[in-house]
Amino acid sequence: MSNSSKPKRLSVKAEQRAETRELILDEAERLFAVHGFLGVTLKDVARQAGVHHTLMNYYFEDKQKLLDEVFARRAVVTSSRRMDAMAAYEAEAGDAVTVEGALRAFLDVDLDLYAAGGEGWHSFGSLVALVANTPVWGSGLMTEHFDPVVRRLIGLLRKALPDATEEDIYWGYHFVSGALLLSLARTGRIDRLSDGLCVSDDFASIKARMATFMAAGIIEICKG
Amino acid sequence: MSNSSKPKRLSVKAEQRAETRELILDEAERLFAVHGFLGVTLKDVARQAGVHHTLMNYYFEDKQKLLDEVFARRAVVTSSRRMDAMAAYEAEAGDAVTVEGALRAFLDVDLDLYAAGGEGWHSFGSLVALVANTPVWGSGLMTEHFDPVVRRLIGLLRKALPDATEEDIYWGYHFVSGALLLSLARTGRIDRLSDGLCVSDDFASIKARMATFMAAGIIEICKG
DNA sequence: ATTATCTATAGATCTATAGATAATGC
DNA sequence: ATTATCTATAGATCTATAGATAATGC
Repeated sequence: MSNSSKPKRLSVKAEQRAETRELILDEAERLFAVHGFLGVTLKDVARQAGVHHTLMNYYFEDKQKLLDEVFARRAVVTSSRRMDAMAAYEAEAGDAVTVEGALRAFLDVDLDLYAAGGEGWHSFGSLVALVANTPVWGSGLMTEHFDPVVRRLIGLLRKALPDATEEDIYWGYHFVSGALLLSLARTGRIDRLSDGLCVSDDFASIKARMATFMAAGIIEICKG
Repeated sequence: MSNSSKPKRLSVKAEQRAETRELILDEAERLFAVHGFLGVTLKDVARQAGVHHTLMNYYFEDKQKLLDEVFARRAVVTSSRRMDAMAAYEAEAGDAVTVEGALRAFLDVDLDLYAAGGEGWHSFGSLVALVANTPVWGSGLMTEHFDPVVRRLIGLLRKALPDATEEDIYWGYHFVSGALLLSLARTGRIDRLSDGLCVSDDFASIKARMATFMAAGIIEICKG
Protein backbone atom coordinates (compact mmCIF):
# COMPACT_ATOMS: atom_id res chain seq x y z
CA MET A 1 0.00 0.00 0.00
CA SER A 2 2.81 2.48 -0.76
CA ASN A 3 0.22 4.89 -2.08
CA SER A 4 2.23 8.02 -1.42
CA SER A 5 3.96 9.04 -4.65
CA LYS A 6 2.67 6.15 -6.74
CA PRO A 7 5.33 4.64 -8.95
CA LYS A 8 4.47 6.05 -12.39
CA ARG A 9 6.44 3.24 -13.95
CA LEU A 10 3.89 0.57 -14.68
CA SER A 11 4.90 -3.00 -15.04
CA VAL A 12 4.81 -4.50 -18.54
CA LYS A 13 1.77 -6.48 -17.55
CA ALA A 14 -0.10 -3.51 -16.19
CA GLU A 15 0.67 -1.56 -19.35
CA GLN A 16 -0.39 -4.44 -21.56
CA ARG A 17 -3.58 -4.78 -19.60
CA ALA A 18 -4.40 -1.09 -19.88
CA GLU A 19 -3.62 -1.03 -23.60
CA THR A 20 -5.70 -4.06 -24.39
CA ARG A 21 -8.64 -2.73 -22.42
CA GLU A 22 -8.50 0.61 -24.22
CA LEU A 23 -8.22 -1.14 -27.56
CA ILE A 24 -11.30 -3.20 -26.80
CA LEU A 25 -13.19 -0.14 -25.58
CA ASP A 26 -12.29 1.79 -28.75
CA GLU A 27 -13.50 -0.93 -31.08
CA ALA A 28 -16.62 -1.61 -29.04
CA GLU A 29 -17.45 2.09 -29.13
CA ARG A 30 -17.01 2.24 -32.89
CA LEU A 31 -19.07 -0.86 -33.58
CA PHE A 32 -21.85 -0.10 -31.08
CA ALA A 33 -22.18 3.38 -32.60
CA VAL A 34 -22.76 2.04 -36.08
CA HIS A 35 -24.70 -1.18 -35.49
CA GLY A 36 -26.23 -0.67 -32.08
CA PHE A 37 -25.62 -2.69 -28.93
CA LEU A 38 -27.44 -5.77 -30.16
CA GLY A 39 -26.06 -5.45 -33.68
CA VAL A 40 -22.57 -6.26 -32.43
CA THR A 41 -21.31 -9.49 -30.90
CA LEU A 42 -18.43 -9.81 -28.50
CA LYS A 43 -16.72 -11.81 -31.20
CA ASP A 44 -17.06 -8.90 -33.62
CA VAL A 45 -15.41 -6.60 -31.12
CA ALA A 46 -12.63 -9.09 -30.42
CA ARG A 47 -11.99 -9.59 -34.13
CA GLN A 48 -11.74 -5.84 -34.75
CA ALA A 49 -9.52 -5.35 -31.73
CA GLY A 50 -7.33 -8.26 -32.81
CA VAL A 51 -7.65 -10.11 -29.54
CA HIS A 52 -8.92 -13.57 -28.75
CA HIS A 53 -12.66 -13.56 -28.20
CA THR A 54 -12.43 -15.19 -24.79
CA LEU A 55 -10.50 -12.17 -23.58
CA MET A 56 -13.71 -10.17 -23.74
CA ASN A 57 -14.99 -11.94 -20.68
CA TYR A 58 -11.60 -11.85 -19.05
CA TYR A 59 -11.43 -8.06 -19.21
CA PHE A 60 -15.14 -7.27 -18.90
CA GLU A 61 -17.70 -9.00 -16.77
CA ASP A 62 -20.23 -9.23 -19.56
CA LYS A 63 -21.42 -7.40 -22.65
CA GLN A 64 -23.56 -4.92 -20.69
CA LYS A 65 -20.62 -3.96 -18.48
CA LEU A 66 -18.55 -3.39 -21.60
CA LEU A 67 -21.17 -0.94 -22.86
CA ASP A 68 -21.30 0.73 -19.46
CA GLU A 69 -17.57 1.35 -19.54
CA VAL A 70 -17.62 2.57 -23.12
CA PHE A 71 -20.33 5.00 -22.18
CA ALA A 72 -18.84 6.17 -18.91
CA ARG A 73 -15.40 6.76 -20.38
CA ARG A 74 -16.43 9.87 -22.31
CA ALA A 75 -19.62 10.78 -20.48
CA VAL A 76 -17.68 11.85 -17.41
CA VAL A 77 -15.42 14.03 -19.58
CA THR A 78 -18.21 15.93 -21.30
CA SER A 79 -20.28 16.22 -18.12
CA SER A 80 -17.53 17.71 -16.05
CA ARG A 81 -16.60 20.17 -18.79
CA ARG A 82 -20.18 21.30 -19.14
CA MET A 83 -20.63 21.65 -15.39
CA ASP A 84 -17.51 23.81 -15.28
CA ALA A 85 -18.66 25.91 -18.24
CA MET A 86 -22.06 26.54 -16.66
CA ALA A 87 -20.52 27.40 -13.30
CA ALA A 88 -18.10 29.79 -14.98
CA TYR A 89 -20.91 31.41 -16.92
CA GLU A 90 -23.04 31.87 -13.84
CA ALA A 91 -20.16 33.40 -11.92
CA GLU A 92 -19.44 35.76 -14.77
CA ALA A 93 -23.03 36.74 -15.54
CA GLY A 94 -24.18 37.20 -11.98
CA ASP A 95 -27.83 38.22 -12.03
CA ALA A 96 -27.72 38.94 -15.76
CA VAL A 97 -27.99 35.31 -16.87
CA THR A 98 -29.51 35.07 -20.35
CA VAL A 99 -31.15 32.15 -22.10
CA GLU A 100 -28.63 32.19 -24.91
CA GLY A 101 -25.71 32.51 -22.50
CA ALA A 102 -26.93 29.51 -20.52
CA LEU A 103 -27.44 27.49 -23.70
CA ARG A 104 -23.98 28.39 -24.99
CA ALA A 105 -22.43 27.11 -21.78
CA PHE A 106 -24.50 23.93 -22.07
CA LEU A 107 -24.09 23.34 -25.81
CA ASP A 108 -20.91 24.92 -27.09
CA VAL A 109 -18.26 23.17 -25.00
CA ASP A 110 -19.99 19.93 -25.82
CA LEU A 111 -20.12 20.59 -29.55
CA ASP A 112 -16.45 21.64 -29.46
CA LEU A 113 -15.56 18.32 -27.93
CA TYR A 114 -17.30 16.40 -30.70
CA ALA A 115 -15.89 18.71 -33.36
CA ALA A 116 -12.29 18.34 -32.24
CA GLY A 117 -12.40 14.92 -30.64
CA GLY A 118 -11.88 12.76 -33.69
CA GLU A 119 -13.43 9.42 -34.48
CA GLY A 120 -13.79 8.29 -30.88
CA TRP A 121 -15.96 11.22 -29.92
CA HIS A 122 -17.95 10.94 -33.12
CA SER A 123 -18.74 7.34 -32.33
CA PHE A 124 -19.62 8.20 -28.77
CA GLY A 125 -22.06 10.83 -30.04
CA SER A 126 -23.90 8.30 -32.18
CA LEU A 127 -23.95 5.94 -29.25
CA VAL A 128 -25.50 8.54 -26.96
CA ALA A 129 -28.27 9.07 -29.51
CA LEU A 130 -28.92 5.34 -29.72
CA VAL A 131 -28.93 4.93 -25.95
CA ALA A 132 -31.27 7.90 -25.51
CA ASN A 133 -33.69 6.43 -28.04
CA THR A 134 -33.81 2.96 -26.51
CA PRO A 135 -35.32 3.67 -23.11
CA VAL A 136 -35.81 0.01 -22.24
CA TRP A 137 -32.11 -0.47 -21.60
CA GLY A 138 -30.75 3.03 -22.11
CA SER A 139 -32.51 5.31 -19.65
CA GLY A 140 -30.36 4.25 -16.73
CA LEU A 141 -27.23 5.39 -18.51
CA MET A 142 -28.80 8.71 -19.51
CA THR A 143 -30.01 9.43 -16.01
CA GLU A 144 -26.81 8.42 -14.31
CA HIS A 145 -24.53 10.44 -16.55
CA PHE A 146 -26.53 13.39 -17.80
CA ASP A 147 -29.13 14.36 -15.22
CA PRO A 148 -26.77 16.65 -13.30
CA VAL A 149 -25.85 18.78 -16.34
CA VAL A 150 -29.48 19.05 -17.38
CA ARG A 151 -30.56 20.15 -13.91
CA ARG A 152 -27.81 22.72 -13.90
CA LEU A 153 -29.05 24.11 -17.22
CA ILE A 154 -32.66 24.17 -16.01
CA GLY A 155 -31.50 26.19 -13.01
CA LEU A 156 -29.82 28.77 -15.26
CA LEU A 157 -32.88 29.00 -17.50
CA ARG A 158 -35.09 29.63 -14.47
CA LYS A 159 -32.81 32.45 -13.46
CA ALA A 160 -32.93 33.93 -16.97
CA LEU A 161 -36.72 33.57 -17.17
CA PRO A 162 -38.09 34.17 -13.68
CA ASP A 163 -41.65 34.60 -14.95
CA ALA A 164 -41.79 31.49 -17.13
CA THR A 165 -43.69 28.40 -16.02
CA GLU A 166 -41.78 25.26 -15.14
CA GLU A 167 -43.60 23.34 -17.88
CA ASP A 168 -42.52 25.75 -20.58
CA ILE A 169 -38.92 25.58 -19.45
CA TYR A 170 -38.90 21.78 -19.39
CA TRP A 171 -40.57 21.50 -22.79
CA GLY A 172 -38.06 24.00 -24.10
CA TYR A 173 -35.25 21.81 -22.81
CA HIS A 174 -36.93 18.81 -24.41
CA PHE A 175 -36.73 20.42 -27.86
CA VAL A 176 -33.09 21.39 -27.27
CA SER A 177 -32.32 17.86 -26.26
CA GLY A 178 -33.93 16.35 -29.36
CA ALA A 179 -32.03 18.66 -31.69
CA LEU A 180 -28.76 17.96 -29.89
CA LEU A 181 -29.24 14.19 -29.94
CA LEU A 182 -29.99 14.14 -33.66
CA SER A 183 -26.89 16.25 -34.24
CA LEU A 184 -24.76 13.83 -32.24
CA ALA A 185 -26.24 10.91 -34.14
CA ARG A 186 -24.77 12.23 -37.41
CA THR A 187 -27.24 10.18 -39.43
CA GLY A 188 -26.25 11.67 -42.78
CA ARG A 189 -29.88 12.47 -43.46
CA ILE A 190 -29.45 16.25 -43.68
CA ASP A 191 -26.61 15.65 -46.14
CA ARG A 192 -28.86 13.73 -48.49
CA LEU A 193 -31.84 16.05 -48.08
CA SER A 194 -29.75 19.14 -48.76
CA ASP A 195 -27.85 17.41 -51.56
CA GLY A 196 -24.55 17.88 -49.76
CA LEU A 197 -25.04 21.52 -48.81
CA CYS A 198 -25.17 20.61 -45.13
CA VAL A 199 -22.97 17.91 -43.61
CA SER A 200 -23.85 15.89 -40.52
CA ASP A 201 -20.26 15.92 -39.31
CA ASP A 202 -20.03 19.69 -39.46
CA PHE A 203 -20.34 20.49 -35.77
CA ALA A 204 -19.02 24.02 -36.35
CA SER A 205 -22.06 24.92 -38.45
CA ILE A 206 -24.35 23.39 -35.86
CA LYS A 207 -22.65 25.30 -33.05
CA ALA A 208 -22.92 28.54 -35.02
CA ARG A 209 -26.71 28.21 -35.10
CA MET A 210 -27.91 26.03 -32.29
CA ALA A 211 -27.80 28.22 -29.16
CA THR A 212 -29.25 31.16 -31.11
CA PHE A 213 -32.08 29.03 -32.49
CA MET A 214 -32.95 27.43 -29.19
CA ALA A 215 -32.80 30.68 -27.21
CA ALA A 216 -35.29 32.29 -29.58
CA GLY A 217 -37.58 29.27 -29.33
CA ILE A 218 -37.50 29.06 -25.55
CA ILE A 219 -38.08 32.78 -25.11
CA GLU A 220 -41.02 32.61 -27.50
CA ILE A 221 -42.87 29.75 -25.80
CA CYS A 222 -42.19 31.25 -22.37
CA LYS A 223 -43.99 34.45 -23.35
CA GLY A 224 -47.37 32.71 -23.25
CA MET B 1 -60.45 -10.85 -63.37
CA SER B 2 -63.89 -9.44 -62.61
CA ASN B 3 -62.26 -6.30 -61.27
CA SER B 4 -65.24 -4.05 -61.90
CA SER B 5 -67.18 -3.77 -58.64
CA LYS B 6 -64.96 -6.04 -56.57
CA PRO B 7 -66.88 -8.44 -54.40
CA LYS B 8 -66.59 -6.88 -50.93
CA ARG B 9 -67.45 -10.22 -49.40
CA LEU B 10 -64.10 -11.84 -48.69
CA SER B 11 -63.79 -15.57 -48.36
CA VAL B 12 -63.19 -16.96 -44.89
CA LYS B 13 -59.63 -17.76 -45.85
CA ALA B 14 -58.92 -14.31 -47.19
CA GLU B 15 -60.34 -12.78 -44.03
CA GLN B 16 -58.35 -15.11 -41.83
CA ARG B 17 -55.23 -14.29 -43.77
CA ALA B 18 -55.77 -10.57 -43.46
CA GLU B 19 -56.55 -10.79 -39.75
CA THR B 20 -53.52 -12.90 -38.95
CA ARG B 21 -51.25 -10.60 -40.92
CA GLU B 22 -52.56 -7.53 -39.09
CA LEU B 23 -52.22 -9.28 -35.76
CA ILE B 24 -48.60 -10.10 -36.51
CA LEU B 25 -47.92 -6.57 -37.73
CA ASP B 26 -49.46 -5.11 -34.54
CA GLU B 27 -47.36 -7.21 -32.23
CA ALA B 28 -44.21 -6.73 -34.27
CA GLU B 29 -44.76 -2.97 -34.16
CA ARG B 30 -45.24 -3.00 -30.41
CA LEU B 31 -42.20 -5.15 -29.72
CA PHE B 32 -39.88 -3.44 -32.22
CA ALA B 33 -40.82 -0.08 -30.71
CA VAL B 34 -39.78 -1.13 -27.22
CA HIS B 35 -36.83 -3.44 -27.81
CA GLY B 36 -35.58 -2.42 -31.24
CA PHE B 37 -35.43 -4.51 -34.38
CA LEU B 38 -32.62 -6.74 -33.15
CA GLY B 39 -34.03 -6.94 -29.65
CA VAL B 40 -37.00 -8.94 -30.90
CA THR B 41 -37.01 -12.41 -32.42
CA LEU B 42 -39.60 -13.73 -34.83
CA LYS B 43 -40.47 -16.23 -32.14
CA ASP B 44 -41.19 -13.39 -29.70
CA VAL B 45 -43.56 -11.82 -32.20
CA ALA B 46 -45.27 -15.15 -32.91
CA ARG B 47 -45.67 -15.85 -29.21
CA GLN B 48 -47.25 -12.44 -28.57
CA ALA B 49 -49.50 -12.76 -31.59
CA GLY B 50 -50.52 -16.26 -30.52
CA VAL B 51 -49.54 -17.88 -33.81
CA HIS B 52 -47.12 -20.66 -34.61
CA HIS B 53 -43.62 -19.30 -35.16
CA THR B 54 -43.27 -20.87 -38.57
CA LEU B 55 -46.15 -18.74 -39.78
CA MET B 56 -43.87 -15.74 -39.59
CA ASN B 57 -42.03 -16.91 -42.67
CA TYR B 58 -45.23 -18.05 -44.29
CA TYR B 59 -46.74 -14.56 -44.14
CA PHE B 60 -43.56 -12.50 -44.44
CA GLU B 61 -40.55 -13.21 -46.58
CA ASP B 62 -38.13 -12.52 -43.77
CA LYS B 63 -37.67 -10.39 -40.68
CA GLN B 64 -36.54 -7.32 -42.61
CA LYS B 65 -39.62 -7.46 -44.83
CA LEU B 66 -41.77 -7.67 -41.72
CA LEU B 67 -40.21 -4.46 -40.45
CA ASP B 68 -40.67 -2.83 -43.85
CA GLU B 69 -44.38 -3.61 -43.76
CA VAL B 70 -44.77 -2.46 -40.18
CA PHE B 71 -43.11 0.79 -41.11
CA ALA B 72 -44.91 1.36 -44.39
CA ARG B 73 -48.35 0.67 -42.92
CA ARG B 74 -48.51 3.93 -40.98
CA ALA B 75 -45.85 5.94 -42.81
CA VAL B 76 -48.07 6.23 -45.88
CA VAL B 77 -50.95 7.45 -43.71
CA THR B 78 -49.03 10.23 -41.99
CA SER B 79 -47.19 11.24 -45.17
CA SER B 80 -50.31 11.66 -47.25
CA ARG B 81 -52.04 13.60 -44.48
CA ARG B 82 -49.12 15.95 -44.15
CA MET B 83 -48.82 16.44 -47.89
CA ASP B 84 -52.51 17.34 -48.00
CA ALA B 85 -52.19 19.70 -45.04
CA MET B 86 -49.25 21.51 -46.62
CA ALA B 87 -50.98 21.77 -49.97
CA ALA B 88 -54.11 23.14 -48.30
CA TYR B 89 -52.06 25.65 -46.35
CA GLU B 90 -50.23 26.85 -49.44
CA ALA B 91 -53.47 27.24 -51.37
CA GLU B 92 -55.00 29.19 -48.51
CA ALA B 93 -51.99 31.39 -47.73
CA GLY B 94 -51.09 32.25 -51.31
CA ASP B 95 -48.02 34.51 -51.27
CA ALA B 96 -48.39 35.15 -47.54
CA VAL B 97 -46.85 31.86 -46.43
CA THR B 98 -45.34 32.16 -42.93
CA VAL B 99 -42.77 30.01 -41.20
CA GLU B 100 -45.13 29.16 -38.38
CA GLY B 101 -47.98 28.38 -40.79
CA ALA B 102 -45.76 26.02 -42.77
CA LEU B 103 -44.56 24.33 -39.59
CA ARG B 104 -48.12 23.94 -38.31
CA ALA B 105 -49.10 22.16 -41.51
CA PHE B 106 -46.02 19.95 -41.22
CA LEU B 107 -46.20 19.25 -37.48
CA ASP B 108 -49.72 19.58 -36.19
CA VAL B 109 -51.58 16.98 -38.27
CA ASP B 110 -48.79 14.60 -37.47
CA LEU B 111 -48.92 15.25 -33.74
CA ASP B 112 -52.71 14.93 -33.83
CA LEU B 113 -52.35 11.50 -35.37
CA TYR B 114 -50.04 10.33 -32.59
CA ALA B 115 -52.18 11.98 -29.94
CA ALA B 116 -55.41 10.34 -31.06
CA GLY B 117 -54.09 7.18 -32.67
CA GLY B 118 -53.80 4.99 -29.60
CA GLU B 119 -51.16 2.43 -28.82
CA GLY B 120 -50.42 1.51 -32.42
CA TRP B 121 -49.44 5.02 -33.38
CA HIS B 122 -47.49 5.47 -30.18
CA SER B 123 -45.45 2.39 -30.98
CA PHE B 124 -44.93 3.52 -34.53
CA GLY B 125 -43.61 6.85 -33.25
CA SER B 126 -40.99 5.15 -31.11
CA LEU B 127 -40.08 2.96 -34.04
CA VAL B 128 -39.57 5.95 -36.33
CA ALA B 129 -37.19 7.43 -33.78
CA LEU B 130 -35.25 4.19 -33.57
CA VAL B 131 -35.08 3.81 -37.34
CA ALA B 132 -33.96 7.42 -37.76
CA ASN B 133 -31.18 6.90 -35.25
CA THR B 134 -29.82 3.71 -36.78
CA PRO B 135 -28.64 4.91 -40.18
CA VAL B 136 -26.89 1.69 -41.05
CA TRP B 137 -30.16 -0.09 -41.69
CA GLY B 138 -32.69 2.69 -41.19
CA SER B 139 -31.85 5.44 -43.65
CA GLY B 140 -33.49 3.68 -46.57
CA LEU B 141 -36.83 3.63 -44.78
CA MET B 142 -36.56 7.28 -43.77
CA THR B 143 -35.68 8.41 -47.28
CA GLU B 144 -38.31 6.31 -48.98
CA HIS B 145 -41.16 7.38 -46.74
CA PHE B 146 -40.34 10.84 -45.46
CA ASP B 147 -38.26 12.68 -48.05
CA PRO B 148 -41.29 13.97 -49.98
CA VAL B 149 -42.92 15.64 -46.95
CA VAL B 150 -39.62 17.18 -45.90
CA ARG B 151 -39.01 18.59 -49.38
CA ARG B 152 -42.50 20.01 -49.39
CA LEU B 153 -41.83 21.74 -46.06
CA ILE B 154 -38.50 23.10 -47.27
CA GLY B 155 -40.31 24.58 -50.29
CA LEU B 156 -42.78 26.37 -48.04
CA LEU B 157 -40.02 27.69 -45.79
CA ARG B 158 -38.18 29.08 -48.82
CA LYS B 159 -41.33 30.91 -49.82
CA ALA B 160 -41.74 32.31 -46.31
CA LEU B 161 -38.07 33.34 -46.11
CA PRO B 162 -37.01 34.39 -49.60
CA ASP B 163 -33.83 36.05 -48.33
CA ALA B 164 -32.60 33.20 -46.17
CA THR B 165 -29.71 31.00 -47.26
CA GLU B 166 -30.37 27.38 -48.15
CA GLU B 167 -27.98 26.25 -45.40
CA ASP B 168 -29.85 28.11 -42.71
CA ILE B 169 -33.16 26.66 -43.83
CA TYR B 170 -31.81 23.10 -43.90
CA TRP B 171 -30.16 23.43 -40.49
CA GLY B 172 -33.39 24.86 -39.20
CA TYR B 173 -35.22 21.83 -40.47
CA HIS B 174 -32.58 19.62 -38.88
CA PHE B 175 -33.35 21.06 -35.43
CA VAL B 176 -37.09 20.65 -36.00
CA SER B 177 -36.55 17.07 -37.02
CA GLY B 178 -34.52 16.25 -33.94
CA ALA B 179 -37.10 17.72 -31.60
CA LEU B 180 -39.91 15.88 -33.38
CA LEU B 181 -38.11 12.55 -33.34
CA LEU B 182 -37.39 12.76 -29.62
CA SER B 183 -41.04 13.62 -29.04
CA LEU B 184 -42.16 10.61 -31.04
CA ALA B 185 -39.72 8.41 -29.14
CA ARG B 186 -41.55 9.11 -25.88
CA THR B 187 -38.53 8.08 -23.87
CA GLY B 188 -39.97 9.11 -20.51
CA ARG B 189 -36.87 11.17 -19.83
CA ILE B 190 -38.64 14.53 -19.61
CA ASP B 191 -41.08 12.95 -17.16
CA ARG B 192 -38.29 11.96 -14.80
CA LEU B 193 -36.34 15.20 -15.21
CA SER B 194 -39.40 17.34 -14.52
CA ASP B 195 -40.54 15.04 -11.73
CA GLY B 196 -43.80 14.30 -13.53
CA LEU B 197 -44.64 17.86 -14.47
CA CYS B 198 -44.22 17.07 -18.17
CA VAL B 199 -45.29 13.77 -19.67
CA SER B 200 -43.74 12.20 -22.77
CA ASP B 201 -47.11 10.94 -23.98
CA ASP B 202 -48.68 14.37 -23.82
CA PHE B 203 -48.68 15.23 -27.52
CA ALA B 204 -51.16 18.05 -26.94
CA SER B 205 -48.66 19.98 -24.82
CA ILE B 206 -45.98 19.38 -27.42
CA LYS B 207 -48.24 20.55 -30.23
CA ALA B 208 -49.14 23.67 -28.27
CA ARG B 209 -45.49 24.73 -28.19
CA MET B 210 -43.58 23.13 -31.00
CA ALA B 211 -44.48 25.14 -34.11
CA THR B 212 -44.17 28.41 -32.17
CA PHE B 213 -40.78 27.42 -30.77
CA MET B 214 -39.40 26.24 -34.10
CA ALA B 215 -40.69 29.21 -36.07
CA ALA B 216 -38.95 31.62 -33.70
CA GLY B 217 -35.74 29.61 -33.96
CA ILE B 218 -35.73 29.39 -37.75
CA ILE B 219 -36.52 33.08 -38.18
CA GLU B 220 -33.71 33.96 -35.78
CA ILE B 221 -30.97 31.96 -37.49
CA CYS B 222 -32.12 33.11 -40.92
CA LYS B 223 -31.58 36.74 -39.94
CA GLY B 224 -27.81 36.34 -40.03
C1' DA C 1 3.78 -16.63 -8.15
C1' DT C 2 0.84 -14.01 -10.72
C1' DT C 3 -1.37 -12.60 -14.68
C1' DA C 4 -2.40 -12.76 -19.82
C1' DT C 5 -3.83 -15.61 -23.43
C1' DC C 6 -5.62 -19.63 -25.75
C1' DT C 7 -8.21 -24.40 -26.20
C1' DA C 8 -12.30 -26.63 -25.90
C1' DT C 9 -16.90 -26.75 -25.03
C1' DA C 10 -21.59 -26.31 -22.63
C1' DG C 11 -25.89 -24.73 -23.32
C1' DA C 12 -29.00 -21.93 -25.43
C1' DT C 13 -30.83 -19.53 -29.01
C1' DC C 14 -32.22 -17.99 -33.86
C1' DT C 15 -33.86 -17.86 -38.80
C1' DA C 16 -35.54 -20.31 -42.35
C1' DT C 17 -37.28 -24.27 -44.89
C1' DA C 18 -39.10 -28.94 -46.41
C1' DG C 19 -42.79 -31.49 -46.02
C1' DA C 20 -47.05 -33.27 -43.63
C1' DT C 21 -51.73 -32.33 -42.00
C1' DA C 22 -55.96 -29.73 -41.45
C1' DA C 23 -59.27 -26.52 -43.02
C1' DT C 24 -61.94 -24.01 -46.74
C1' DG C 25 -63.15 -23.35 -51.98
C1' DC C 26 -65.75 -24.37 -56.01
C1' DA D 1 -57.81 -27.94 -55.31
C1' DT D 2 -56.01 -24.44 -52.70
C1' DT D 3 -54.48 -22.37 -48.70
C1' DA D 4 -53.50 -22.16 -43.54
C1' DT D 5 -51.14 -24.35 -39.96
C1' DC D 6 -48.03 -27.50 -37.64
C1' DT D 7 -43.89 -31.00 -37.20
C1' DA D 8 -39.27 -31.62 -37.49
C1' DT D 9 -34.93 -30.08 -38.35
C1' DA D 10 -30.71 -27.97 -40.74
C1' DG D 11 -27.27 -24.94 -40.02
C1' DA D 12 -25.38 -21.23 -37.92
C1' DT D 13 -24.55 -18.36 -34.39
C1' DC D 14 -23.79 -16.41 -29.45
C1' DT D 15 -22.30 -15.73 -24.52
C1' DA D 16 -19.85 -17.45 -20.97
C1' DT D 17 -16.78 -20.52 -18.47
C1' DA D 18 -13.40 -24.26 -16.97
C1' DG D 19 -9.05 -25.29 -17.38
C1' DA D 20 -4.44 -25.43 -19.80
C1' DT D 21 -0.40 -22.87 -21.45
C1' DA D 22 2.61 -18.93 -22.01
C1' DA D 23 4.57 -14.75 -20.44
C1' DT D 24 6.16 -11.45 -16.71
C1' DG D 25 7.08 -10.45 -11.47
C1' DC D 26 9.95 -10.47 -7.44
